[in-house]
Amino acid sequence: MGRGRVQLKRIENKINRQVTFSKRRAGLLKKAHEISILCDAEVALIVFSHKGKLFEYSTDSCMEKILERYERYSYAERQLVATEPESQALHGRRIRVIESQGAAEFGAAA
Amino acid sequence: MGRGRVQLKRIENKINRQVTFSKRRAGLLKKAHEISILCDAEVALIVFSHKGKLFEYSTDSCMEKILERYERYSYAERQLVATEPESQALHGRRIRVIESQGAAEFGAAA
DNA sequence: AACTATTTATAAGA
DNA sequence: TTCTTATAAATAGTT
Repeated sequence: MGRGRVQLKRIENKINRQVTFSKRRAGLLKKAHEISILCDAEVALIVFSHKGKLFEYSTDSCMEKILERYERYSYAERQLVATEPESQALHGRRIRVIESQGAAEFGAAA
Repeated sequence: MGRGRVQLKRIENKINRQVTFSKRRAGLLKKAHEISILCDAEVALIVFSHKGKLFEYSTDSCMEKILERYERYSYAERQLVATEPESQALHGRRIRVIESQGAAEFGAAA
């Protein structure tokens, strides 16, 4: 955005990369917060700069809780895959049964 | 963006909330990917919809590795805080020493 | 799911 | 690096 199209490739100029990182990081954190509030979603965002500095955002429920929820979800997913290797196509749907707080979301991919 | 300013509050209409979630989720994942490529950053993004469905993005280094790195970083952070409670102000800087792959980032908050 | 009118984000430049 | 400005992108409301 701005003066010129963005080409999706690493910015080689170190200064430009740093500046773009600062700007886009701020934008990304803002958008993560917005979708969290607007849509009542739980969001965890972790960003390590090229130099190794950490930036993070997480819904008020706190980072650790979200990561634990993620691990539980992933664990359940692996269990189902291991148990029923033929169920790849139904994967997303099957998993949801474990986590879903309601039954209305099926098929609501969009 | 779009026809009308955004008010940062939960969208009460269920349909609108779902539609906005789909649009913004796509945008958020895209931007996470872009900053990762453009700025050579490591990114992990986890989003649970209101209904409990999981969406995620992670730099090719893979989600688990990034989460492990995050935990290590956080653990180190807690250790320093516990050991030197008076060092709050220097916190960010101290921590960076543990993770930093170079010495050039100090003071480069932007 | 497509289509615009607008708002936002942001690439360059100062 | 903070501010400004031109322009690209994202997206809210609509069809």
